[in-house]
Amino acid sequence: MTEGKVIVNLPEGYDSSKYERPSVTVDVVIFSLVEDDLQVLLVKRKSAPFAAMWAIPGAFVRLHESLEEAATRALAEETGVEDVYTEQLYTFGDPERDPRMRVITIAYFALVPHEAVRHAPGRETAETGWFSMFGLPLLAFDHREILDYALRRLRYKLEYTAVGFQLLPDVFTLTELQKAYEIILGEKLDKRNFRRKILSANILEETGEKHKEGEGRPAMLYRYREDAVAEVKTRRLFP
Amino acid sequence: MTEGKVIVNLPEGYDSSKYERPSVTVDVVIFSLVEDDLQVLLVKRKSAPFAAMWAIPGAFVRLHESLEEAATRALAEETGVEDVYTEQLYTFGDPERDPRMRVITIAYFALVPHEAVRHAPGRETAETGWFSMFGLPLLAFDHREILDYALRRLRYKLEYTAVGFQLLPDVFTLTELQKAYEIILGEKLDKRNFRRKILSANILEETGEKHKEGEGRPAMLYRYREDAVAEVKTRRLFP
DNA sequence: ACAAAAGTGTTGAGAGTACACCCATGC
DNA sequence: GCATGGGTGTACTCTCAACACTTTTGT
Repeated sequence: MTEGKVIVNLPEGYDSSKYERPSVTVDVVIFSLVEDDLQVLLVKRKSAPFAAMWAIPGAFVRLHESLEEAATRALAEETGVEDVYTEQLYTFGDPERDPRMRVITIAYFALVPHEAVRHAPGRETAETGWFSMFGLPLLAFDHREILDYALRRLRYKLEYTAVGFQLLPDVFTLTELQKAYEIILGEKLDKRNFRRKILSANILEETGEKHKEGEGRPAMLYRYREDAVAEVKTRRLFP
Repeated sequence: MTEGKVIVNLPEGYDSSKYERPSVTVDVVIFSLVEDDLQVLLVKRKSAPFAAMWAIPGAFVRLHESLEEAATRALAEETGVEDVYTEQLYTFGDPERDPRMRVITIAYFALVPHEAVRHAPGRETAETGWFSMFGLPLLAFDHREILDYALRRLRYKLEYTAVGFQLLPDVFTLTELQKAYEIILGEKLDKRNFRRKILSANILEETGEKHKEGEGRPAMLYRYREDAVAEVKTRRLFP
């Protein structure tokens, strides 16, 4: 962790006096459902600016990795999780967003089932924590804006496509799925309408197994149909 | 146009041996309606790689300008046009997309009324040309992919929000507007349904004037209601 | 008067919404 | 047998889609 200088090659047609290169990072908004709440993983900054404030985990983009790889790497470093739903969100590049220097960040968001995270050893020493999206702490840089944008996008996606599963374990009950939707959208949904719509979308299959824990009648367990990824993109799933 | 080297400051926590900075550009997909066709403005490359091939106009992002400013600047340099609809599209960052070096590009798209362009002096000396989106030449880099993505997004936007006006002069007839939609979506629309929907969306106002050129009955001229920007975002405008 | 484009309503189908009771299990 | 959550059907409304003729102008 030291400041440094480096000599870089500049491209043809590039006037070095005017066109210094910005730094490029990826930031990954990591969503998960934790105890009936939509939460994000944040890391505590160690140094100025915004020292000791919470921030979205990120990484500098290395010269030979793609943006997706950088995002996946940042995600794995913080959570140990791989193979989860990741999507590019937006690129934030205001010259003043980092007071030290010009940093352009390509924001991604990821949906991770919470139990997948707990088993992973947090390889990074940095302090991390899960925070409710509905009670966020003060955030470094423009990270609040990024989170707000990510939530809008997640809600939007949820209505039009079927990404809700990505936040649940690979088998789940319809009630669990509905609860996930309700938490994220912030509103109650009608049970019968929810079930009709989600089942008629044909993206689930019954496992045949039943969920046995807790009181009451055991619920059928469902699984996301692997072959049903693109199908749902057409129409709105929820009002 | 020379190669150069420059010494740059690196941020705290940045290991210079591993993390050289990529170059960052913006590319702007400039759409316009030309003679019943959806066209894009392309520039002919002068130097290798892809010399003499067509490419999407772009610019390096300067250290003290925002991404939007860079996009607006690139747009103004090629078309002389300002104050047009511009929207960030996606960020393309494959390490191999430029064979010379790592270039990350933030793609934008812009909708410009065609007559606004013609009056402007092309300030750049580079050769430019308008090409039909439905008969594109071979393109440099990954620019074909960017254009395909831009068209999908434009169609999508057109269905859900009211951006069609941005491609027309500030007063226009409903038939002209419908034709614009048809060209972009690539399908015929029903005249009565189109008019009902577009009028009930409440984003147009009559000018009181009538269009007088050509044969047949003169058509009412409409104008986009300035105060109606956000309203339309809710529901799908077309099937 | 006729050619050309503008303008205008209705009907049927399907999707969305609201709503209340019986069922299976554990204790 | 009762408490707990799982599971199911129907009627109304509204939006969407299909469809053809009259009106206004210029020549």
